Amino acid sequence: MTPKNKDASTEEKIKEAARIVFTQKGYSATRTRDIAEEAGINLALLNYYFRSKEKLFELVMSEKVAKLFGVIAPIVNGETTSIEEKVTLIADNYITMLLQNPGLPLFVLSEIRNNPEHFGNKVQAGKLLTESIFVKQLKERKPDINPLHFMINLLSMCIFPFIAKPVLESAGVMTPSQMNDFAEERKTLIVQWFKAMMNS
Amino acid sequence: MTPKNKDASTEEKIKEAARIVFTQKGYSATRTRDIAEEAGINLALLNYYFRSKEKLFELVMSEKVAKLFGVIAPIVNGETTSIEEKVTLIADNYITMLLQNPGLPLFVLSEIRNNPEHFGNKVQAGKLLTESIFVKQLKERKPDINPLHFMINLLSMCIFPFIAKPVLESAGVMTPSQMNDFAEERKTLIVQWFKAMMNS
DNA sequence: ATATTTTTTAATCATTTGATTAAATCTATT
DNA sequence: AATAGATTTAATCAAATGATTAAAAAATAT
Repeated sequence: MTPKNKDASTEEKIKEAARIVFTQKGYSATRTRDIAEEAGINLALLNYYFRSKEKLFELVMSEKVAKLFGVIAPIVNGETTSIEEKVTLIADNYITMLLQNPGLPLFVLSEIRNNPEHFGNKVQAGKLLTESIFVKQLKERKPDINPLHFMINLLSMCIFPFIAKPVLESAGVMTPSQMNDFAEERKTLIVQWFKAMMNS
Repeated sequence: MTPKNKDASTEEKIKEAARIVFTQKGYSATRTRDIAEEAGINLALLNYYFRSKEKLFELVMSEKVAKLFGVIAPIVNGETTSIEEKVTLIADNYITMLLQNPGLPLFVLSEIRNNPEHFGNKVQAGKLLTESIFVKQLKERKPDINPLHFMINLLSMCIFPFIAKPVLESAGVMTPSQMNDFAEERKTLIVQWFKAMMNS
């Protein structure tokens, strides 16, 4: 029988192919046939395991959103860590994750632009930016400046290089290998810069 | 006769509709029928004035790339301005332009990711980031740090809020009106932060 | 006014694309 | 081995989509 115990191998092959193709080309530019080919399976299997392109996409999108916000959530809510410690953790962990998922930010942000409903917001991203312990600490340290500015600065310094990556490489500014070194350097530099901004 | 003297009104209506729809939904998600409807014209007219969806898109894309890089080009190559003056000019002019074209960065960056050939690079964006006078000044002031870090920091602090705008609004962090005030505040804050980074 | 050229429209084409169906193949239980 | 259920495949469908065509309408020239 094995009613629910599907092969898992095939299903996962499709899901992994979907991750690759969706992330690379976005929802609209992705053809279900592209995913089938990438997975090495018959097109009909995609609709057998997942009901539709849309359903498969929602699955991938949820994963990606969770990954993009999941890294910072536990850090900014840390009860015992200082501002500096949080900044160090965020810069390090975020850049490490982004080095393994360079296309993630541009994918998630442009899909949310195309279709805000895709942003299920299970991670309650809004709260991270307005009600976290990190925000409270920032408000204490710099009461005269909207703490959201610092949140955006920190995130932008980590994320933006990866958003600009296609342009930087296409314009011949950096090779993929140089991009990696560049991002690694920023792990420590961002901490230093952030401290300077807080003390200005 | 007037062989080349087309009505201009109709042609421009289509181009303007294309700007709106392409920028909002991206190339792949845009239907030529969407553009025709937005322009209030018959679908066939689109192919009469422009030869294809692709051709029309290239036209719009060129404009948008030029706009995104055109603001900074003359500033970073300024012969007589100091680092501080350049930073002030970039922050002010760039944010002013982005407030009028909030969707521009996400559109251009994601289309270049989808199809790097679209990046004709007439603006020689690479040179701006590696060979401009601004870069030389940065290298003199901070010889130990790759000046590209500072270029990326400056651009990210200006651009990133607009890239994150769909998420911030969708997550209820800010209203469009608050986004405007937020961006306006950054015109002066970014200068202050950048100076602090340079002196750290 | 008439003729000619340009612009606009409705109808249609060919291809692409997401999805379905019916049959074939594989797997496991008896 | 035989049966039943799960998985996979080839073929096909219907709708969407970029593009074309032939004719009508409007503008311009003679």
